[in-house]
Amino acid sequence: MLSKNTEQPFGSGTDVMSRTIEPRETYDDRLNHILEAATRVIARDGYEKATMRAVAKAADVSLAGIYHYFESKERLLFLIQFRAFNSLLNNLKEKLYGVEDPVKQLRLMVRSHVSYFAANMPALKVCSHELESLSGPAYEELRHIRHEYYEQTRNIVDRIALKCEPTNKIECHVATMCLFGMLNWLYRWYNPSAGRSPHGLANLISEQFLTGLLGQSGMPNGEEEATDTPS
Amino acid sequence: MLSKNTEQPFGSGTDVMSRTIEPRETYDDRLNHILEAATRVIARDGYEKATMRAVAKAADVSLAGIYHYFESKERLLFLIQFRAFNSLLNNLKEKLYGVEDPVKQLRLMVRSHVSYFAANMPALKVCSHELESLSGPAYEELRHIRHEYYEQTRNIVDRIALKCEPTNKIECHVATMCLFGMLNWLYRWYNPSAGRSPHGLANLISEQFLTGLLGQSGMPNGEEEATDTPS
DNA sequence: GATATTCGATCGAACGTACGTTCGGATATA
DNA sequence: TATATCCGAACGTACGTTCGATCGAATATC
Repeated sequence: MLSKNTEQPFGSGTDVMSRTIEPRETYDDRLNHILEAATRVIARDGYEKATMRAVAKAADVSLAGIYHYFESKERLLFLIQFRAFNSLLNNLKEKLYGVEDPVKQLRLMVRSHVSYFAANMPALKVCSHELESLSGPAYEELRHIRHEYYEQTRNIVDRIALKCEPTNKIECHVATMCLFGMLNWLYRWYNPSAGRSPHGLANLISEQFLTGLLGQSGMPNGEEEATDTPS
Repeated sequence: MLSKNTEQPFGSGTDVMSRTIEPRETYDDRLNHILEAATRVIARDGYEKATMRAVAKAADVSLAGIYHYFESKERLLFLIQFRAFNSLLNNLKEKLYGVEDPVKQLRLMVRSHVSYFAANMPALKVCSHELESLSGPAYEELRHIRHEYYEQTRNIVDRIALKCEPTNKIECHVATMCLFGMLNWLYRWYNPSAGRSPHGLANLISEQFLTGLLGQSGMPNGEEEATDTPS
């Protein structure tokens, strides 16, 4: 029912054409192998501190051998982030397909994100932490995918807000960024192999967020100055 | 009423002793000047990518001149984080003093944090983004302060949870980390000089969090499996 | 079928550079 | 003279990347 690469960012990336006879299992497998090693090293050390020599050792290839598959260190980082964001986005669209209720959609979005995180911690850590490590066209291309992921989520939040009384003006951008804050901060503290299941955590986050969003009515904001938002 | 260094992390840090005659206004001012420049550069480029030469240029001193005030690049990062975390913690304790209601305390905590962020964006970005750039004793010392900040907040969350029906088992650690996620992610998107006031944003975050925490009652969790937390 | 040729995959070794840090001296203040 | 402040110049190193060669298997030639 679901396509196979739902939770693996390293499944058959660029199309391999014009190859008369299939090379058994070599080029793409080798490329993915190195990319996975690089993901672990960059997640562990950070992009700038991670060295190509460390990646080579982790992938068990020579230093020069890496450059047969990747033209530069920047290209490595780009591919890691590009594939992870694409998987994240495709997973989301797949899960949302056919569901209409925005509240259910939000629960699915959070569950999808947390599950993907649990299955690909190094990749998502690199995505969360190295957002500004690239520049130029590569950065712009990643920003475009990220924006699409944001738009998908923002759209859900917007439709949830519509279900509330229109008198209750919800700040959807702020709410969406709060949600992304909760999710993108996971890599700092959540260890899926330490007991709590991804689905359990996803439920907690969903309820925390949804109740906070929907329940804003009484506004028990009793404080000194409630002055604000002079924009 | 409030002490003077409430919102400035660079106010007279380590004690300067054994100075028979006061050097007018030189050593500490100069040190702070370089430290502020370093904060801006590291916030902009990231710790590993930021060079001592760039710090020197930003502070308008020579490269070697920096080493008259700081023994190493690591020491620079340590001091930036140490001072910011201490200011954050002292601000919090000051604001909470005399307040008993944990809900009010949480609102004050969020407001204090967001205000500090708005007034010291580079420093807090360095605190949020470079949490793992140090190691050894320096890292441990910072971890200790951070843990104290966490404990203060966690304590508030615990007492809010107690006010709910005890039947409503709130996961306080998860809730606290969600809150820190929202706050620590601010540096990725919030620009205080682009319209929205820190107090306004703090109110939105407080309500989002508090309502989400307190309002969890009906648990409209209607989904397939509500299995979880097998720990 | 045997030999020659091509080509992708791989590696050891090196290149050039940019970095953190240090050194010795210069300048100014007391 | 003694000391604090500051700097130009250099040192040693570690990094990303490149080069040239080797190996082996597929392909072409006879």
